[in-house]
Amino acid sequence: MARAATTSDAFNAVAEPRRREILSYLAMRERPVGEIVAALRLDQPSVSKHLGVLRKVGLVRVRCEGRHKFYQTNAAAIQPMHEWTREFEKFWQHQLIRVKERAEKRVSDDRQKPNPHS
Amino acid sequence: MARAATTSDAFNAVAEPRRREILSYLAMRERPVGEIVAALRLDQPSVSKHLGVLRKVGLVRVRCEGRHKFYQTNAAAIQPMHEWTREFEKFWQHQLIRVKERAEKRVSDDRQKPNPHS
DNA sequence: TTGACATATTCCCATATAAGCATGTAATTT
DNA sequence: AAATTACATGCTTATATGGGAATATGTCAA
Repeated sequence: MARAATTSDAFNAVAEPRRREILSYLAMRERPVGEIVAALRLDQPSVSKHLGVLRKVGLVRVRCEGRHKFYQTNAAAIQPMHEWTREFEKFWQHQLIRVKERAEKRVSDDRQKPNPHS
Repeated sequence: MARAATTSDAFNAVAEPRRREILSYLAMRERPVGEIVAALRLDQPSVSKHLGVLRKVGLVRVRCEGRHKFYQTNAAAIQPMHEWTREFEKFWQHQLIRVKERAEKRVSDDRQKPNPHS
């Protein structure tokens, strides 16, 4: 089997760095395609294709107005990723605590036997 | 250009659902490869390859002991993804509030003009 | 040493990109 | 109607994938 399609879910869609930039850019407020092209300095067809992927997985919403299409990030579609990564929060906290403990132990060891290199 | 390598960063590595399962399974405590194979019911070469990808991007750590290799999730490597998704938290909260407001408005409209279909 | 066990690596293949470029389509203006 | 603007789509190409099967590597045990 090949790699899963970029359009199969939010995780795959967001793996592409340019799509993450687009999502960040469109989070605050909606923008027409041309502004995305100008702001992120990408080719217009490239932006259209990225937006197509993001649309298919529900990460952006479109509003048509004349010949402009205003895209905006649908933040709710990112929430499941946030929840998944949150699973690991307690573990990296534990890891940080242990790193801190080891650092503090080194300091107290240095007080016992200071400056071993001199 | 083709799609970025799965080994290019955590976002790409985690796009594969099986790798996410492996990370969840290895978050709590380290496990030898054989247990991953048994628990997730995957082929052993497949697990080894997935672990290789996860190792390259620092999402798992290995401890060798005889002929066993104990893998464990390196939760700290997931934190950047958590931070990136957090950017959007305030926006989905706003969206939920507006959904709630519209729902409440519908209820009060119904009180004004109840049961329009009867 | 030989064999059993645990894990990694290699080869093949169907599939899916993303970029670049050209072209198509729809709405607007002149 | 013709020209212009704003996007979308189609094409080609280099590249990477994940699964399956076979095989290699490394470690322990008898």
